[in-house]
Amino acid sequence: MRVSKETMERHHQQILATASAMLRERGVQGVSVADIMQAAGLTHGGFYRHFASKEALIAEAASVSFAEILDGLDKSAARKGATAALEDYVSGYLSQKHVERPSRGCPIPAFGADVGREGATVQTAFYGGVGRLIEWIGTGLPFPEAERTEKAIELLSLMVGAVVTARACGDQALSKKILAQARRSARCLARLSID
Amino acid sequence: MRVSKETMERHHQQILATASAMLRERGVQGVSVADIMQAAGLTHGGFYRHFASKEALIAEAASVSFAEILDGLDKSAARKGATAALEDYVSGYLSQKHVERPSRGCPIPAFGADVGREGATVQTAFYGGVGRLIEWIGTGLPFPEAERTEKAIELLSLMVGAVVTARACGDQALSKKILAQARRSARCLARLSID
DNA sequence: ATTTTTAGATGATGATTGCAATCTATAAGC
DNA sequence: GCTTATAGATTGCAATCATCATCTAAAAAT
Repeated sequence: MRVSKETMERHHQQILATASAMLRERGVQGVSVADIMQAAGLTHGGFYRHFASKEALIAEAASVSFAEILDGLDKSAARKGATAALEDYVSGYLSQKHVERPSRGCPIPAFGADVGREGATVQTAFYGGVGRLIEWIGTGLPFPEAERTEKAIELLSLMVGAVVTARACGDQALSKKILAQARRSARCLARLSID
Repeated sequence: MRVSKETMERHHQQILATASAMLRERGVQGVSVADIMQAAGLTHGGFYRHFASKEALIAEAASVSFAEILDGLDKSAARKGATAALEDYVSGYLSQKHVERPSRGCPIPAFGADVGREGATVQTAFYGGVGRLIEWIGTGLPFPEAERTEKAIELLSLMVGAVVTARACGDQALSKKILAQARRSARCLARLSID
């Protein structure tokens, strides 16, 4: 049955939000179109009125994930300043909670490896988000303009790698050790004051 | 038809080697049992004479991947010394070739995120390999004993994150920029002389 | 008010999945 | 040399996958 334009737009956003969370939780090949639609409160049949293909959804959902995160970061920076916002971000990124619950976390450790195997549509959407994230991190770093992007790349790589490795090691002591060390390294790297 | 013990063992190793490469190339959910068996030159029916389940294969294949890599690293260290071997390792890890061809590369950026979603069997096999890799890296670092493991974790995290992020950004300029910056950072971190 | 358009539900498509039963040829044990 | 055990081939299973055709009820256009 047909629904109003506003309802359809609401459904569209609902599908994207659901896909965005499920992607981070299960990875690209761990979610099916039917799964996402059911979790969004719809049946699978209507999917192709919203997206041309599963790949098109992945691309849009990746964009949405990054947009949400960057939106939150900008708000945080406006509230407490770029440096303090970065401190919070790094501290949350390298927390046990982030390792355990990827669904609202960073898309890069969650399904970055999957994106490397996807088509150009998905990769383009993804690196757009990565680029903006690096830029945002750079603005919070206490370095001269010219060095900020480079240091931001270093910090992000460190955080992504630590979370991927910690997740892979599951519930073991090594997992927590990796996280703790990454926190120390990040603090030193960015001259932050985290825990 | 029955085959000799030696042939069966050869087939077993062949399945593991094939799975090990395909896992890194396509991820855990990107390979099927039938795919692996066909690539190993066998039919899918015989698979369960070798492994109890797909998960059992993934766990064993992960162990094999790490074992092969660590074997190569030990040989390299014996030939040219721990520091020079580490230089080569880091240089190869952060190379364009490693980003483009995961099949013989490090399992952590290739399917570490997938392992985080697998059962305890797979995670146990995986963190065993991660632990030994960290230890090996530590022996090549020019730091006092007490600091080596910590620095090794930092270096590995940096490398894993850089490769995951570079792969996700596909063929874009950002991908190469991330890799180049990670090389600089790694060199500084480990006081190595890479390119 | 009537007609036209269409979002979403229902159900089917053929392909693929992990896993298992059966069959068969041959190696291993005697 | 005969028997027995078994690795691998063949085939089948039920479940799942992305995608699509059809139907229907309601929104939008007239």
